[in-house]
Amino acid sequence: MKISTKGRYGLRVMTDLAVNGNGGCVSLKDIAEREHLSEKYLEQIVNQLSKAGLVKSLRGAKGGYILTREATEITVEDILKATEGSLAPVACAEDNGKCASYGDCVTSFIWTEIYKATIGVVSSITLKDLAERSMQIEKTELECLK
Amino acid sequence: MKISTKGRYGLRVMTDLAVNGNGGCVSLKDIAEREHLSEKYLEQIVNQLSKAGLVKSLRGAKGGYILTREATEITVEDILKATEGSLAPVACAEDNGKCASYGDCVTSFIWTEIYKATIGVVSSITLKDLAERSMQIEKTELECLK
DNA sequence: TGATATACTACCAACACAGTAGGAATTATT
DNA sequence: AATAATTCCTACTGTGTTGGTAGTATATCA
Repeated sequence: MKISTKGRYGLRVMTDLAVNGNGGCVSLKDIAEREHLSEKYLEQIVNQLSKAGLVKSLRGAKGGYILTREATEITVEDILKATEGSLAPVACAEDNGKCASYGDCVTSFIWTEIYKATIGVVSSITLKDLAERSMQIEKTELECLK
Repeated sequence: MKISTKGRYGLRVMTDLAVNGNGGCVSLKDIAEREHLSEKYLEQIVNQLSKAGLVKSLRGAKGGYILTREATEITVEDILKATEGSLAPVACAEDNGKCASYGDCVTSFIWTEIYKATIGVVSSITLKDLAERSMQIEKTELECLK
């Protein structure tokens, strides 16, 4: 029941894009530096986000990545699904009923309930929430320096 | 975010013990046959359940395993924790605040919320619920044979 | 043309998962 | 006392996933 680095880094990349995008695009190099992550590894992760349609890429000099939608229109669910794959604890939980023995399975309802509870959480949090939280934290840290 | 076979088989073993225990003990051989699982593999799993204090073992001929508590007093949370380890999506979610940068972390609250939601589900389901469900399903199947 | 980016493919070490295997220790039964 | 049944313990193994690294090709801006 663990979230891997792909999911965690994916959220950080997206938050970084939301905070530092400002309508333009941001290069992986910048993100990797700010977030202290490997640029090459991020490449794989952003690739998944791109395939999922959450970011768009611009190649070449001055290129980079840009969000395809408003931060309010992207949820944590979207990001985690793109990077982690399904959030269901077992495969059958997602498409309940499709498994032939779903009804005969003693534990199937447990997995469905866990899945529903998880989705309830991640679908209610948007990238905008994360971006605001990020800026708030940055601000707090700056004030600490006074 | 997946539950492994250890967690799933652990639930089946415990349910089997609750249904077929009848106050006495049940051998792994019987459980393995009924559940169509490898006896040797179950050995490892029952060992974890035993270390967690959920079952007691009786060695030698006519030996086996027996629940240490009433099925109403054992939750799915107990069983999954014993077999899967922590159910937190990331380590910091369980002991929130213990991580030095928990407050500065943009995503920490997500993991805590997922964890709380998951625990909410598994702590509310008891082994008794699973046992009853199991017997109900068996009954339905038998009636189908008429 | 050169510098800067992404895109794509391949590779790798370490670890987890899902078992398998063999024998030692313990107990009930005969 | 012998035997069969059963748990206990240690070790091993193939497969897949995780968390990257590396190199090259391709596209774009200045």
